[in-house]
Order: sequence, then structure tokens, then C-alpha cells
Amino acid sequence: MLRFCGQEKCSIDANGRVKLSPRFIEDFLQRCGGDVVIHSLPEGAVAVYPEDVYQQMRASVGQAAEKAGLSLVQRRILRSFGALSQPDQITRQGRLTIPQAYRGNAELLPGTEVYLVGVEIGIEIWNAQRWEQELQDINTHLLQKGELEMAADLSAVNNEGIKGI
Amino acid sequence: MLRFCGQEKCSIDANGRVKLSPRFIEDFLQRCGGDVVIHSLPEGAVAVYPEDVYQQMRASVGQAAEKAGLSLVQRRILRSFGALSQPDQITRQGRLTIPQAYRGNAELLPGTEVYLVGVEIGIEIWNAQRWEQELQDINTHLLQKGELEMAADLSAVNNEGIKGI
DNA sequence: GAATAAAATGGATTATAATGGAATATATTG
DNA sequence: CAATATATTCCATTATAATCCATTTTATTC
Repeated sequence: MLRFCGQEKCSIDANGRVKLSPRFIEDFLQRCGGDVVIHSLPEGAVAVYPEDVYQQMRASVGQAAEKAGLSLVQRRILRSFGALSQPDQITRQGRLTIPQAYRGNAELLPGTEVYLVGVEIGIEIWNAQRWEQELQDINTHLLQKGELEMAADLSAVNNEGIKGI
Repeated sequence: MLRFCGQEKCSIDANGRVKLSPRFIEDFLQRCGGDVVIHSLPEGAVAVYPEDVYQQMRASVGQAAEKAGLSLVQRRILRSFGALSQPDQITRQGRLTIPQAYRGNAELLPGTEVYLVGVEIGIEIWNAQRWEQELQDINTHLLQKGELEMAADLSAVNNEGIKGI
């Protein structure tokens, strides 16, 4: 079954909350009972992951916590995870409060238009304008990659001859 | 479960105390009953660790006590832990007094705006302005890293050619 | 060593913000 | 077009944060 996909446009209420679409609510309830982790992304948006998904992501980066604190570098790593992530709850009405501290960087202040974007392992919340820009950037990148692939296909003829076709 | 994470903005009261957020209070009570160690960080902030976390960090530096007095390096390590750390208590109202001696270096004088920052193994208390700078530095670094990864994705096409066709 | 002054502590009060629920408006479906 | 479902707004309640004040402790001075 396909989870956490599609996009929905909606707005942030006066208290800094978003109401999720029924599909996303269902996805989160089934996956984690509504216990999620909000993560502030450097590209200017926030991600919402089921708690265990976040734990997995976090663990893959490593860094046994207690050894840290000794070096400036390790403290910065801890900060970048600790400060930029925090637990949250999807209420029984399907609402989610965006943490105060993350609103500025993501431009998600009360009243703004946003997109809820499915990213397969969770969702992301984007300022509407920014999301439209991001979509464009993604497209540009994919097109560039496509061009490079076509070029590589041609140059392969010189180097190896044709295998596949 | 996720502990010691997120950020909260608040201010230092007239007597040099901060009131922790309920989440941090809970984290400390569960972890150590409110017995913490304050450590003055060279980057200009103070860290608050549960006592046992601090002990572990301290232990990982080595059995300095026996070797003490033998080398300048050892003596300096002892000093940096001895002089720059001291025990403290989170009161039953969730307040924490910032030791006089550490207020200057961290710019945490009575009346100033601060951030309480979760760092997974404890929290850090930052002067608000300084923290905003630090966050920006962290974000810039993460963004740069991201850009490099995107570039690598493109150049991978050249190296591998097309496999699929 | 006693008295005074300064500071620190703990509690309580007030103001502000977050929360949950319900009602209304809008969109979607049959 | 009617009925249902979903989104948005509003309001009452609760929780939280900041402020103030009385008490205790510590330091200083005579």
C-alpha cells in the first residue's frame, strides 16, 4: 500500500497549526499512532516523520552520545540533531502544531499558505511559494541529469560499441 | 523515546535563573532526579548534563587523577574540568540558577534573552544572539554539504554511463 | 561575635499563550 | 441538487511563562 504520497495545499491557523488531510492522518495513525518527530530542514522546510523512522535515520549517522561533549566538532553534531528535531503529536482532530523555533527558518508563520508534501517515509511542510520553487529546481536537476545520460549514451558508442540495443 | 531535543526561547530572571520548559524538566527528572552538572563551554555557552552523563564524558578522557601533576597537558585537562564544571540542581519549580562564574563568558547575565537547546545528552544555554549565529553556521554547513551531494549525483552519470538501456 | 547589608531562594500571583472542542463554511460525492 | 465529508474559524478552557514578594541564607562591617 502506498503511504505518505501526494501533495495538499492548506494554511496554518492563527495558532500555528496545520490540519492534515484524512489520508495523511490515516498514514500516521497506522504507522505510529500519531507520535511523530518534527525536523527542521536546512533547505527551509520542516519534515514530519514517524518516531521510529527518525530514530533509524538518526542512528545511521552514528555518534555514540556519551562520548561527545569533549570536542567542539562532536558537540556541533549533537546540536544539529538535538536542536533541529523535536517530538510532536498529531491530535485526534488531525492537527499538528509547528514548533515555534522552526517557524522562522521554514517561513511557516500563522496564516501562511503551505503544502503538505508526501515523501514516502513521512511528509514535509513547505511554504507554498518555496515549494513551487523547489519543484522547479527538482525538475531542472532531473532534466540536466537526463541530458548527461543521453550524452553518455553517445560517447559509449566510441568507447565500447553498442551493447544493449 | 526522544529526550533533550528541540529549542526554547526564554529569558534569565533578575536573579540569574532560567525556567526550563516542561519537556526539559521531565527529561532531567527522569534521567537524574534534577541533579545536574553545569559546564562552561569554550564556544561561549553553558552545557547542562545529567550527573552520570557528565561522569561518563569525564571518564572517557582517561584516569587523569593518577597521572595528574606529571604533565602540563594533564594538569590543564584537570583544570578545564575542575574549574569549568560545577554541580547544580533543578528546583521543584523547574528553575536553574546559572553559576555566577560562568555568566560572563556565555553572556548570560540577568535579564538577557536566551535559548535552551537540546543536544540529545543534555541541554545547552545560549545567549539568544549567539545561538542564532551558531544555528546559521550549522545550517550553512548542511546546505553546502547538500549542494555537493547534488553535484556528485550529476557527475556520477559521467563515471558510470548508462547501465539500464 | 553581633548587626547590618546583600544576595539567593522558594512560593504565589498575574498575564500570556497553547490546547481541544464545537460550529460554521466550503468542497466533494452520489 | 441533496447529502456527506472535509476545511476553516471561533471560543472556552487549560497550561505555561514571567513577575513579584516574603523569607532565608550568606557575606561584610563594626
